[in-house]
Amino acid sequence: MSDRSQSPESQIRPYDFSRASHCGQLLGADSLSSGGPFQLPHGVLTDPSLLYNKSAYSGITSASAQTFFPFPTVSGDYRGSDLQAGEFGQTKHWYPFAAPEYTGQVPGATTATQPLNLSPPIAETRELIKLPAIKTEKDSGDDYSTEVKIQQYPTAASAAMSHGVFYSPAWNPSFWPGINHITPPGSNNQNPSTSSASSPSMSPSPPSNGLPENAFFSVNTTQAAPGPQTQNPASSTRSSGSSSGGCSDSEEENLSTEELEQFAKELKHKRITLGFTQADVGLALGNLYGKMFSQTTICRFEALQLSFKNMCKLKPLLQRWLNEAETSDNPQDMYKIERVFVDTRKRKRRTSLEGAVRSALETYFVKCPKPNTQEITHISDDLGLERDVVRVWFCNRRQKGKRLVVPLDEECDGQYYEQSPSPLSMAHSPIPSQGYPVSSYQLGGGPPPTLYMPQLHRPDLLKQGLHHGLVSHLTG
DNA sequence: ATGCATGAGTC
DNA sequence: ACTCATGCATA
Repeated sequence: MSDRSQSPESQIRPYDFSRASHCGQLLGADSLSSGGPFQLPHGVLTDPSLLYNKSAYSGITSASAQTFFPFPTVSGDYRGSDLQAGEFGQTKHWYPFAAPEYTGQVPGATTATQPLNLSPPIAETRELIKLPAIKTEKDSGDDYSTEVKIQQYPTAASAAMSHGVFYSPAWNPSFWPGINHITPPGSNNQNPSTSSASSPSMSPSPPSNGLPENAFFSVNTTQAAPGPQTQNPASSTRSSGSSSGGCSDSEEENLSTEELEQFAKELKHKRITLGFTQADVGLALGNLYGKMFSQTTICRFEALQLSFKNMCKLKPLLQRWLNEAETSDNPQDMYKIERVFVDTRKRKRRTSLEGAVRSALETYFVKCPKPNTQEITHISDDLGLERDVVRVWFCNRRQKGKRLVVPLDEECDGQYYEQSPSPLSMAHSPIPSQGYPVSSYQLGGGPPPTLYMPQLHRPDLLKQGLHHGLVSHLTG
């Protein structure tokens, strides 16, 4: 394994943006582009992923999060509004609003909305989804390209979508042949919370009235209501047994890092055991809740690479999916209808930054994680990148540091900041988890400073340390 | 699995 | 303009 050669002395230092507001001069260093005064060891890129303080967690209201459910499955990030739809002429954007389009004319619509019969084998499902997918990004040398996408919808959902509102109108048991009756009262689940969660909506008596789905949503709503932002996810660390009542998902807000980590592992393990891919799960969620997720998101969930808040939000969904998958005789049923949608929205061609450039950016980041407009311009100019690319890079870089997963200390490269030497030496301190709802939070009355920790790209380490040492480390 | 991107929400 | 959730595209 490659070793990142960092000087021992070099440690990660928490970065306090509030103070290091201007990194202006730091940026003055132009040498970066040339090779890097910053010595990225041997061409090793310091790819950072880091952790830092996540002040935001304190107010976690899990599901309460804004628009999590009420949206159309399709919405995703395509709103492509009109953009250049014209170019294609035929296909247009598909919004939640564009009900008409869904309903039928989609060129590649593969499956209709038939409940039971459709359940194709997972494999097939996947194929269906992929085949039609046409990507032309690369080709479109100069600009964005269009893509054809296939989306899958829950039957019920599709019906509801007509208005752009995606709440599935009614829960239709027929969609889940094997699922309806299941409802494992937690007997087979390891998580108490699970049990409670699953029963509601899956119970034998699925709300045929039309409130059904809402079972799910309502729950969230409910939970959201109770505790404004006052609750710390961490504080309530184990709520396992707490909610025995009907509020299943609501518990999520009380999730602890440990629980999340454990669940993530469990999910992954079972998922694999059951023969599902991450993409399958994402699709299944669409069927179950009308909100589908990408393979990316599932992957990140399993890897704890989402923010704590986000993890808490998704956990109940995944928990239920897991329950269904485990109890269902025909897990395949979880994948039903697929739909093909053509997305005409143009997406900027993905920029592929070269190693040297990344290194340079990294260096800049170390100096100034939050460059202002001017600084961004300077950097972009220096590196010959589009300003926006630089801006986005920094955004992503910062966001990266907010992931739930925290790299172990060693990840620090020999980078140091000349600014705020924050007292919080999370890297090695007993409580490195600034980004998590750990004790550190409750302790401090106020929101801790945002900290971005640079790290090397060491999946190995991260993962390993992650699941075990990490969490325990954090929580313990 | 992850880098770069998008867009809603927020300050 | 930033954060955050999320995903396409790609390594």
